[in-house]
Amino acid sequence: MADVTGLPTPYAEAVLDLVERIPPGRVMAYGDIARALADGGPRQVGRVMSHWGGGVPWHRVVRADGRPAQGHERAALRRLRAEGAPLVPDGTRVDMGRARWAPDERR
DNA sequence: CTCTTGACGCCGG
DNA sequence: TCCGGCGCCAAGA
Repeated sequence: MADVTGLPTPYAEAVLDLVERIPPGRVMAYGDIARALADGGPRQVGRVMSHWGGGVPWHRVVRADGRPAQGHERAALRRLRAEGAPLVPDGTRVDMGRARWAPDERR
């Protein structure tokens, strides 16, 4: 059971729905998601993920510089590597140039 | 109502 | 790389 703090707002539903569409090995930054939805901002997306992100591929949502969500770097990098996401040589962050995904690519 | 927080982003030093 | 500052904006105290 995913613990729910209050009920997901329509905005949260939109964010989670989009995150579920991110293909394996690809990622989106918090700000990318806000722009794709044309609503809210990176901080709002981050809040949604912190409250209800447990049921979606949260590891595919990273910071603009390619570093995984604060507090989940380890688990995220392990999952990303496992699904073949392009990482920079040192393996500490995602290669945004190659991994960044956009809804209009539709995969 | 104000003040603080935060799974952020960008620029500068 | 680390650190600080500012912008952003909703939620909680």
